[in-house]
Amino acid sequence: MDEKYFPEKIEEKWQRHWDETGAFEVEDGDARPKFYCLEMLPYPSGFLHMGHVRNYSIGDALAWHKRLNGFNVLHPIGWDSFGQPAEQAAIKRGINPRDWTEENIAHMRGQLKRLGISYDWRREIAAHTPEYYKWDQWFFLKMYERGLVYRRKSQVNWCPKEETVLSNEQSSGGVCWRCGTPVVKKDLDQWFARITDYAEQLLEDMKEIADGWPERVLTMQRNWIGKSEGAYVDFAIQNTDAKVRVFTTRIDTIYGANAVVMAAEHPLLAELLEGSSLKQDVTEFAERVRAAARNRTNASAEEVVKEGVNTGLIAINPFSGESLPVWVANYVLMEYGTGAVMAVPAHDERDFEFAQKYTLPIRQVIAPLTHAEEPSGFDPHLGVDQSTEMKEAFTEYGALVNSGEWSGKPSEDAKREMVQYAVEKNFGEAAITYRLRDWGISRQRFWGAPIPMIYCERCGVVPVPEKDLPVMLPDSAEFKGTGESPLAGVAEFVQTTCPQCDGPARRETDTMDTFVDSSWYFFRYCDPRNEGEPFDKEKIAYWTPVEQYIGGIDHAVMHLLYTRFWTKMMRDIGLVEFNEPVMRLMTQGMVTNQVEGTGEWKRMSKSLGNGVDPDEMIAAYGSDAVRLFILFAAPAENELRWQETGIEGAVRFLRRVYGMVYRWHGRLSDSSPREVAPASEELTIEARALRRKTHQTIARIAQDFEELHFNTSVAALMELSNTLGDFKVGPTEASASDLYAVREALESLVIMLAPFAPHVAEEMWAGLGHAEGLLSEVARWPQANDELARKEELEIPVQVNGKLRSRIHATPDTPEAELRTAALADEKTRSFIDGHEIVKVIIVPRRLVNIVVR
RNA sequence: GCCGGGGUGGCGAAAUGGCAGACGCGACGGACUUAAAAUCCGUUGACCGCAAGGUUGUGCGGGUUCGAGUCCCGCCCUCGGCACCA
Repeated sequence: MDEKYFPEKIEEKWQRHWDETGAFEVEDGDARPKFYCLEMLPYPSGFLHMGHVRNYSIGDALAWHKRLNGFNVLHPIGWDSFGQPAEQAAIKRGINPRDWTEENIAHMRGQLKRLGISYDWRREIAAHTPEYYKWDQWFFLKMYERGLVYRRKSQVNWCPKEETVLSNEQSSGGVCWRCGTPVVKKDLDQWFARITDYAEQLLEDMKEIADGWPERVLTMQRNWIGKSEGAYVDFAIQNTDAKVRVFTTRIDTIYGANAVVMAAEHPLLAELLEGSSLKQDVTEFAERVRAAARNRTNASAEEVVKEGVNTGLIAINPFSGESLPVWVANYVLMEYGTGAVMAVPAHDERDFEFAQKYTLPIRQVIAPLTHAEEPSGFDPHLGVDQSTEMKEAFTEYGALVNSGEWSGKPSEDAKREMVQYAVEKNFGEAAITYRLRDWGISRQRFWGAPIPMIYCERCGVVPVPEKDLPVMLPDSAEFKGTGESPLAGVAEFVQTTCPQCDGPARRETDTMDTFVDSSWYFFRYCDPRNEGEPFDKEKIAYWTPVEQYIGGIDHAVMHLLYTRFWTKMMRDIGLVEFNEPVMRLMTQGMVTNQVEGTGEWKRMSKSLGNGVDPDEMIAAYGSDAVRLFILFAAPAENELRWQETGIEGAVRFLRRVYGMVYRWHGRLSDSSPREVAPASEELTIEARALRRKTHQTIARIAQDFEELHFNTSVAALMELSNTLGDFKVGPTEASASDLYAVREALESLVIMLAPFAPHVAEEMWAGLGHAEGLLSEVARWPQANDELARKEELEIPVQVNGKLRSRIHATPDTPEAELRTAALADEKTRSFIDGHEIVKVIIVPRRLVNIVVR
């Protein structure tokens, strides 16, 4: 061991050693309990950024901790290596996307190795390799067999900048998830995955992961799925056989309906208007709405002004028999529910606004319940005063009024009974709708997994036979950025023969959304070189589900929803036996840095010029210090403000600990057997205090790791090191029992430091004379001894009326009566209680005494 | 508007209803040095006081409790998500 701490030398040495010995390679079927620690795989953009470093530092801390606690830990890494940037490089600079991607991977792999993250590198995978994307295609075929993927022409979200389709999730908020460009609509033939078939399960199974996932992620997914329970109700159209079906969650308000309002794209519309004098007006309006919708960016939050036109048609309210006008309006969406609604202005804000604009009648049919009018005491015939104009819609539940025989009923009861009535009378039924749409997975890109389908003039759409997989991406294509897949221009790729009739046929030229690759990659890590199937069932049965997943919040809906869906699909085709792939999820916070000039803390980015290069930091301070700082500076979920003085603090700490180990290693490094623990009486007060601190620290950190509170773990290690630094006896004069206490403290410190600063920990472990093996091979996490951790002497605060007034000395065993006597006799306390009547004395054993006086 | 997080020193942050501010950064003072850096020692919520000590303090207003940063009610501010979803 060198006298001084040289991070470069130490880190290079241990990285090489771990690499050569395969220190972090794991096998399944081990007798130890398993632990799958997973970090979101990176896109190989070319350079690691601090967000990656934070992600992997968190994961590695956990992986080390679990390994040292006797778990068989799977900790893999790979590359999400299909995607836009490679293709952009191809378009702009004429570089082959594969070369670009593979160079980036090579560079980033080097960066990860310099960070010293404890991955099992044999399991590294990359999505762009045929060995991987073959299985994307295989899954596609399996899903096709089961009708879980289908093709249809649809209006899709189109990013004009990247010239490609986006799924609903990827165009959330009306902008492209990657580049922020406002999204437009476009009609295209697309492949869709039936995620909507799983809407209910995706909601229901949240129960299984509720304890392990952040509430906000579950909430976001819940909102995204957007379940709402209500009813379909059919409104007959006068003088026709047609019925317009509406969806409502408030059937209890149906007596307040003043119109039926349809979406401009509603298919029934043209049919109903046949021969009508208003047909042209309505058609023109509908066309205008459609055009507006196409051009709308809705990137801005501003609301679209409600507009509508009366169709002249009359609909019959099936409950009241009332005649209602049928309108077409831009605020009714074809994509949701049935594309038609009943307008109840008194009890719906949007209908209220619409009714005001076109001065349509507003009739109140729900009366608010005041305390005096609980449902039981409500007078159904009282009604509400319809003559006073409503200022806004009343959207809450209440009691029905002006609703015929239903008047007087509370909303909840009315809803249930009215649906039942609609069913009996055959004009409606209970219904559940979801906001979730099917997942559009076609992309007009080259750099993705080709969709394994063939279009034959005679046979139609034909899947590629499984034996012909993978459908290989050609080596190159022309990259023009026209919006059509570059594959369409590669004749050898497109032209093929039909697997059914051998006739001429052409291949699908779209590739799959890269979120397909990332939906199942962590299953592949369990069996990464399997050539006959995506993975061996037994292998994944051993390793999955993932115990802990760590990544950014930005994938709260997209990736994390898709992968939950994918798992359920795999379960249904018999590959896995559970519902949820990830038991615990941690969403790390952003890494921010001050922007020069404005001083604002913003996410590090090239364009803002506030990026920090991990390599430079490692070169300057060492990977151990960078990682330690990242985990210490803030709780993992919080924003992390990058401050170089903070890393300097981390280096100082490591140097101090290193110095301490060096100071003692002469006395401790002999490899003779460790002494037997001395009896407490043999130890000096100081040595007992050191052991106490050691065991308190072990206990605290054990708890912190359970909760993933890395920052407080590091703080606890610093406290232990401060206590060690204050230890009065030096190495030369230390007695055998002193040495025992020091060794115990130092070894505990070194082992518990390994998750944060593994290289220097390994070095110090060797310095403490462990001939039997490396820290990473033989060390075991220390166990806390409660007896040793227990304080010998306590300072008990004494409060008078809840205010701290004095302290008394006691031991943990001091009986309550004695604490009481001591507190009341205490001189300082007396000055506050003398002359007052003592009402009560509250004693919390080992914690405090509170004297209540009057 | 709806949903979900948060508001604690100069800063990042700690605190099973029981001594608020652990740990670190920064700042200030001191030692060492010709000097600086590094290192080490000390101080560091605010206010009053020479001091001992006292007062006050966790966004605001109430409440529960012997005792509230923590629990309850009502606000304010802030960050994030969704947003014509019937």
